[in-house]
Amino acid sequence: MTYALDETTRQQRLETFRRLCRERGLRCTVQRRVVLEVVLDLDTHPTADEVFEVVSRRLEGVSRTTVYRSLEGLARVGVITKACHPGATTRYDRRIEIHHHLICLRCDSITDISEAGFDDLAIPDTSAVGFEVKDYRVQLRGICHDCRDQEKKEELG
Amino acid sequence: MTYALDETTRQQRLETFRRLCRERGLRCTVQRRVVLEVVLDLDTHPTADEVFEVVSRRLEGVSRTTVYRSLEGLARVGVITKACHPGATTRYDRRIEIHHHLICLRCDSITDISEAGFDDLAIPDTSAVGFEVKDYRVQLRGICHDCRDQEKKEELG
DNA sequence: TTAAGTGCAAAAGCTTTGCGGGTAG
DNA sequence: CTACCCGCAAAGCTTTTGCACTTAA
Repeated sequence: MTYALDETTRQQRLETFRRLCRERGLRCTVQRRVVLEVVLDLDTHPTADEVFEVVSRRLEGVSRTTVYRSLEGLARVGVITKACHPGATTRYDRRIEIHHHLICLRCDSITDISEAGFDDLAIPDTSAVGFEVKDYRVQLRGICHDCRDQEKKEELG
Repeated sequence: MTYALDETTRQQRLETFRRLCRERGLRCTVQRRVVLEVVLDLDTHPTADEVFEVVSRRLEGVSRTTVYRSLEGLARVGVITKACHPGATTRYDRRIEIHHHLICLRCDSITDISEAGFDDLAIPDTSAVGFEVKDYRVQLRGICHDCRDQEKKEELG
């Protein structure tokens, strides 16, 4: 199931993207815009390839390379983020505001959770090691519903 | 710099591994034991290939495949964990107790931090979605020292 | 003895790079 | 105009798989 971002937030994010392009001398190409739109339309923490699939449907002939490059660039300027995950495939996240994740250590799936208790943690001072904190996430790690079912079947088998 | 795990902890972990093997009918092979020892000796959140390099030096002729399979298995039984990261390469972590990470969104580096304030968060009930929480991590995300230097140079260039 | 594990080779999957042609600003 | 960006093809990494041989228990 994919939930739409509310239209205002979506428009604001696209506007932010245009502004950042202007400020940094980047070009607001159709490809980049559609890649951003697609990420905003997915709440699944998609891989680059999953984004490519959807972008292809909306933009005939777009290349996989461009999607990879666009995602990297969009994350770099901060209109989307990379999600932290335990696996071997980069995943992107349309949410840039604070929120948290359920992380399955078996299938690497990521599910958003809201938990007010996690939203106002005091960030320690990391200037001593020269690290500049941009945001944070609490990640609850474990086994998701589907993988638990799987494990039960294997035990019986 | 690599810091040694204190010897007692190291021995306990190896013993746990032997016990888990017995309990689950797995075999305690030299390869698996050395892979575990190597991860315990590294505090760098290594990739499978980094582990392979070190294992190779200690165990002539070991195959990359076996290292990959061993790491997966060790993580499955819980004597090591997978680290959550923003990149495209699985990383392993010798620490299984609660601790937290500085995550660089540019180079994917992971640095351990201890922060007492993060250690006793109240875990929300996720049984409604069938998710079984095993542990959690707070991840402070941003830009590490080296990458900030890099960015400064690029701006000047 | 024998099921589980290993090594090898090959395939599969994900991501980056170099380059010539295209285009937003 | 022209610096930036795109698509293509190819290379480069990382990880998985199938199979025959080996070995821990």
